Amino acid sequence: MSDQTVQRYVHRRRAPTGKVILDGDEQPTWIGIILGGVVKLMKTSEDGRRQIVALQFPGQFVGRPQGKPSPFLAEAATDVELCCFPMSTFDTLMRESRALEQVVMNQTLEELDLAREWMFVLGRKTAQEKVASLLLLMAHHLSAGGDHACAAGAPPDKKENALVFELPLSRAEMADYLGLTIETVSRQMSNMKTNGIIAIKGARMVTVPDIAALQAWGEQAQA
Amino acid sequence: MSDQTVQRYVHRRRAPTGKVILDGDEQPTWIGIILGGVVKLMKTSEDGRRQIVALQFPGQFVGRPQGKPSPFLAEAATDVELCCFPMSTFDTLMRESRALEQVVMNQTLEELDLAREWMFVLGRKTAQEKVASLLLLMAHHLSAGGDHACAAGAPPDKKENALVFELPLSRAEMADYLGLTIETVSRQMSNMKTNGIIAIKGARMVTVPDIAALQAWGEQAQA
DNA sequence: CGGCGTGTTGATCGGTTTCAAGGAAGGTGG
DNA sequence: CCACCTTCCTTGAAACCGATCAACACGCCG
Repeated sequence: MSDQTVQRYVHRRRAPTGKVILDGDEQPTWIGIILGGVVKLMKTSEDGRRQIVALQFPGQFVGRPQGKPSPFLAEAATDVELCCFPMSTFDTLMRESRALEQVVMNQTLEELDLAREWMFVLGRKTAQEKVASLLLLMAHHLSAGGDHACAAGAPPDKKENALVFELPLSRAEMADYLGLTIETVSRQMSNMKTNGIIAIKGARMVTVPDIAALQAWGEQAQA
Repeated sequence: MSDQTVQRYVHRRRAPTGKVILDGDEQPTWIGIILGGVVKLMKTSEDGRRQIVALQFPGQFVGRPQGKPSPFLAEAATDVELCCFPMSTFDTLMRESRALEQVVMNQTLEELDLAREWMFVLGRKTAQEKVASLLLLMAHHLSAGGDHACAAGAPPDKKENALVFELPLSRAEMADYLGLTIETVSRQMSNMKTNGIIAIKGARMVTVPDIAALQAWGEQAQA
């Protein structure tokens, strides 16, 4: 398949915050790559309890090969931009390119490890450790290579390695990712603030003056 | 590669209960298929907290393609029998057979879904629901197609659809899979016993007179 | 018989949830 | 431009579930 042919079938798609990108129940007709924004995968039980089972960042696939439906709902956590391939096109590409196949396989294995690591967070960490873990995850994704807001302000001035980022999640979403309630998340954030581990500007703008201190905070210590 | 050549490189391996099958840190040199028994994958933190992140049953792979190490420890939960391929042999087979590749991909996707489903259990279910979920999982695996003990006694006589199986996990392992303590697991088991949801013989032999009742038990109800 | 590993049961403690009230931010219409 | 409303977040007080601490029972093997 030539590049031109591929390009004819690819299309961009934008999804505003809160938009359902992929319903777990129906057979998807396309597969997408996140160009910008954050996607959350979640499961909701009949009585309304909700658990976010994965966060996906730019570069990751949404949907899966062969169009097997997965029992989770994909929703835009922020405004999201996708690059979408029709399912059939993507399958053809997979069959033609061993390299692409490799990439998909590796990404799937990575997601599996990620999910299992998070099982430890959910099953064995305290609220304090959970919130710290989430902030570390965010710091990692939104600073390193993410297109998403990083160093929104001026060049690093205060501390040599201070880190500023905007949380892509509401308190409710943080709670749903951590298996906590909104209130507990809020309390833990406040606690970290009073202890100087983080600074908060307007609920979503987070400054981490010292990553190491945050890391330490997320490993057992008590205030 | 001919069948004969393959057979020359394959070998059986037995691992008694508790034996470490695969250390997450070191690069594995082989990949195996479980012929019998149950394998647990787990993560332990420095301070000793432990979480089982997956249980694997006959037919599933232990290890992963290209020998990428995963950060989890694989241990025999029961006596386990494996069929092992050298890493290089397996990679060759994968490259030669699209079908095998498919199988590996599908199994990986299934494990991913399983892990995420369990995240919901860990993050959002109560102790009662957790234990019920685990028993249902066991009932499913140890009755349907598993080689593992099922209907250890006589043919179904009491209830038309009564189910008997031997738990492949100790109370401590159940707790580590559910993010609970041993005591809580034990109490929940006792509670189910007094309520007639299950019968227990010697800590590991479980009888489920009515699967539907167990299912209902694992969905909110309180005693 | 005695000791050890494993599982059960009881009493108490504490972290998280629940319930409740109030505050900050953003949008809309007067 | 400001009052008003809605949504999201924070904070406090009390209740509750599961953890912790502790004692005991059971099976197994020496």
